[in-house]
Amino acid sequence: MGDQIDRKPEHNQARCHHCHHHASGTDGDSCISLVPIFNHLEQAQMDEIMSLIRSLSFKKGESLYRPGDPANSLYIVSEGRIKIYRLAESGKEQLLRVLRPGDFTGELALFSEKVHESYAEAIEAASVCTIARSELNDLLLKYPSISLKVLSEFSHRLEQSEKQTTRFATERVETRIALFLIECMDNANQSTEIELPMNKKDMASYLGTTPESISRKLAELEDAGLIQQVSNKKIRILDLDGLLSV
Amino acid sequence: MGDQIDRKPEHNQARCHHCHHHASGTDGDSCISLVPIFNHLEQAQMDEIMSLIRSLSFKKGESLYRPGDPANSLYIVSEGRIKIYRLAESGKEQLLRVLRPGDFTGELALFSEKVHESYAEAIEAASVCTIARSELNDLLLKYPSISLKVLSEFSHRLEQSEKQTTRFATERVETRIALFLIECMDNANQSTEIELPMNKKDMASYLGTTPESISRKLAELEDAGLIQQVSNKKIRILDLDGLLSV
DNA sequence: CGACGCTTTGACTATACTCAACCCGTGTGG
DNA sequence: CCACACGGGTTGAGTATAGTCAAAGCGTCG
Repeated sequence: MGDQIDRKPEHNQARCHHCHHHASGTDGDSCISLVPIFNHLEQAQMDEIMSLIRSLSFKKGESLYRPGDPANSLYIVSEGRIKIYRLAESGKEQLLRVLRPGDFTGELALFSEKVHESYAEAIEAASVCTIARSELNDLLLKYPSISLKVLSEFSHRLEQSEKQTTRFATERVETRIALFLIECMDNANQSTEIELPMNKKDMASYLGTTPESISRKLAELEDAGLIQQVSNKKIRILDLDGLLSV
Repeated sequence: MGDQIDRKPEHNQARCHHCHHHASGTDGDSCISLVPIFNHLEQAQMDEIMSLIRSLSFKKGESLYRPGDPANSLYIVSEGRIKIYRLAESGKEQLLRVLRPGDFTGELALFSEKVHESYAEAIEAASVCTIARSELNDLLLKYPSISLKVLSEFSHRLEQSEKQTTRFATERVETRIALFLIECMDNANQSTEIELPMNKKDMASYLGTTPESISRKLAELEDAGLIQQVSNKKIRILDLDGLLSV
């Protein structure tokens, strides 16, 4: 239980610069153009939003926020990956999701709660755009179509979260792993060989189990001829239907 | 596994009438005035929304929607209670939440998915107001402040859902039950005696366990002097701190 | 009253967690 | 360049937690 949280003295936000749209956009433009919630807007509106955005960089292991931090901005990932996790009442760590470029977080607190309840931490070097709560609020009131996009994203997340809840509540570990592999495959455009998006420790946390169980169950699936463990993070799916009926 | 789904031949939506605001409002007005997402609006706007709303009644056991049904409206509960549940890949039933007057559902599908993935079923006689997807969309674009309300509600739901996920993934059944009792108490304005909001079978489904385990664990908590089972649905909390540290 | 469904209790079993040891790959420093 | 330390990963043995199945109790509703 001791190594579950590696509290750092402070927030250590390395670089920090405005990415105004007139700046010779290195990642300034990229951080917004690919964001689903904005990409339907006109150029003029994009420019307006741009001017409200501030870009931050995080090194591997640095935190965007932690439980108890006041939640006053939306974070949009433009590069790298961010993991969102929380601690259960018991102190155990639970990985909730991994953000990739285009995904956002911080919204929970933005609209309802006052402080964050979860951790957001870069699992590799990442750059992130932020908008302050008040600016975002104005933006949503001024351009209602953005709200619809955010609502759409939220409802998708809710769907996912409820599906995950259901799996934890009703499926065995082996099944959860199988379903996880299948989802990885869907994301990796149907190639038969998948690359695990996280290490096994995190995978265990995400799937509500232990690294030991992951190890054992993967070995069982391999023995059953359903998969083949190519390397530490690479797995080849041999029998999709078999996996589905685990 | 057989009795988990009791498929009914059709949707059996009993009464069905428009609740136009000029109609001699029996439950017509009540169905909207107490809805959090609308209650900040002016009377004129309320009237406008009223005219878009259609009210339905459901008898105990009737379904508002089922998985596979096209999702084309938002449902707002004005009377009674509705349970939302889904089936896991394995076929096991999982109770997700219970709606009370003022709560709404159907939104997932409204904004992103095309069809429902869960069941919505009245657990007691209920009346429900609905707005069609297209009308709601127009409404949100016209009155952006409604979107903010819905976003706030969504983010709260997401928070809840992620908390629940974490509990399933990391806490023991006994702990989940204890936390559930505590939440019931919070809702029942701190009285030491709580009324369970559902029967034990549903409670088991909601907490991701079995009726047998609920029975046993409650007995253990009673033996430990933390609670007292007054009657089937009434429980007296004897030692709150004890419960918290289970 | 009887039937049905929910609840409880008991005995048994399976699933997966814990703890401990060991292995392996990587990155660091001598 | 090698040795070593470190973290993650794997394997094994033992155990706890909670699920299953079966039977019986209890309440309610027709």
